Amino acid sequence: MDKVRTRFAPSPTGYLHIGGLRTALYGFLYSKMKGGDFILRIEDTDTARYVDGSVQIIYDTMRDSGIMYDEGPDVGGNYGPYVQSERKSIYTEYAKKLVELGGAYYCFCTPERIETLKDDAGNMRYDKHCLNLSKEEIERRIANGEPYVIRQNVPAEGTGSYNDLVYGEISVDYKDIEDGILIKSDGMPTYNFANVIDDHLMGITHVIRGIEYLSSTPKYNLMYDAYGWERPVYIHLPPIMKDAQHKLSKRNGDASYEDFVNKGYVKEAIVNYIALLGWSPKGNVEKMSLQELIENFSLEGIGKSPAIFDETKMKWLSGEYVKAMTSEEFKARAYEFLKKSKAYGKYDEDKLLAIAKGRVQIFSEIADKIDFLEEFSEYDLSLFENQKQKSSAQLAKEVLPKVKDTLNALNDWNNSNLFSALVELSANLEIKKQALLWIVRIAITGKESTAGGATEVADILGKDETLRRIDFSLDLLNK
RNA sequence: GGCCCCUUGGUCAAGCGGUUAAGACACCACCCUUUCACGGUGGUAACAUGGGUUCGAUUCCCGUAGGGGUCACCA
Repeated sequence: MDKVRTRFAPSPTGYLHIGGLRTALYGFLYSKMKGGDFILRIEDTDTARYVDGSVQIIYDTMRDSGIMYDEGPDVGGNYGPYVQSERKSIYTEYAKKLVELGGAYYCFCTPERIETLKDDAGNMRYDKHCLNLSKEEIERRIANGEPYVIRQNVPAEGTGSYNDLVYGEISVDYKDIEDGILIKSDGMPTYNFANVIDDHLMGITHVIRGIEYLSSTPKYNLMYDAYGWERPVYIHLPPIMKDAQHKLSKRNGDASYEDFVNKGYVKEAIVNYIALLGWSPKGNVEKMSLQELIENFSLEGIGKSPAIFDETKMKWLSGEYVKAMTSEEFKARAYEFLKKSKAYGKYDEDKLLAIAKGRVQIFSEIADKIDFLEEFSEYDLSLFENQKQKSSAQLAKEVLPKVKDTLNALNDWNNSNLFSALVELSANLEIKKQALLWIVRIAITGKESTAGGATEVADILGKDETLRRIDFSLDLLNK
């Protein structure tokens, strides 16, 4: 059996959206699962829609996400060039051949005439007006410099069928397919033509793409058949939705891979999550590395119905990756986000990261979690009142001076010493340690809840600042 | 509108004629706990609808409804 070759063929129109990335991912996973090759091809035949810099975005996104290709414009390969605009002469050659084979024909109709073909609904069906032009007339008009296109010659009758590996048997009547343009008047091919020629020439065995091509595939098959080429296996993918009605797209302002990375999502989690949109693994394990995805991927697991993108679940997955990181890893990956905190530069970085890790799912949440350290000011004394912990402002007033003495006497200022000293104090005072620790935490933070307990926070603040804040709170209490 | 496709909890989804209809996220409760978070336990919640076929339909067929895609010198 031939080596499996799949491809991802985006057009450089500005960005790589989530849906596109998933298509790339599935193509990548399938080829790797089969020990095959994954190819990147840039489909830039529409010069009008070309956006500068977007090819680079495609390269960067794929590399960054780990969806790496074996062949492509920037890595080379034996089937190049991998950019369609560089393959113009190839398409011209094959278009002529298709005309000779009867699968296509020259058309000189003006846009004005085409306009008259539109029906009430605004839909246009070309009427094969130029189908039977004589060879002489064609040559004469081309020599005259008349603009022309090459159209596909779709049979007037019959049905085109194929077996999609996800959607099953798909049949479309030829009478419902128009004689679409294969070569535009500027000499460039349309997607409809270029994709067939390239997929064949590049030895693509499995075409994995979005469902929008499901019903136009029969016309591509017509070309494969006309050339006498073997048709590839088709695998169409259900769309990723923003909600029940709308596809996820940058045009609607929906986030791209890059945006999510900038928001602090763990990259592996993004890839992991989109793998799960439209595909489900055999077992119940959802957190999977790229390598595990390759090992577990299967066509049978691909669903047919649209999947709504759920950022909440992706965030959860991101959190799972954060939890699995070592402190060093977390520091390396989260550092840029730590800088955005008000507390950055004022305290021990490792301790800051330690209280953030385990409390954040995405890196951008770090600042929110530790900013409280720098937000100490006058606060509501009712915070001392806590039924469950059995604490009150009155108790705080009595106990805080003793806390001060205890902490003042502490030589080694660290979390565990702080903790045992305060627990001991609570025992001497015959109050619950929960009550004492609650009071201390409120006194040094002024916040109902904080990332980190009383002693963790005191450890980070340091002795001077801790004592200063206790004094501040005592003043507040004695007012 | 024609054609193609889709339809299991709020979301992702398993299921592939007989099940108490998995699991995950989210949500709620309780437990653990130095607040928060983590973790643990438990809970609420679904087969769009009407006909068939069948001893028996979530599962197969047809219709209806809803949704998506496509009908470009865009991909």
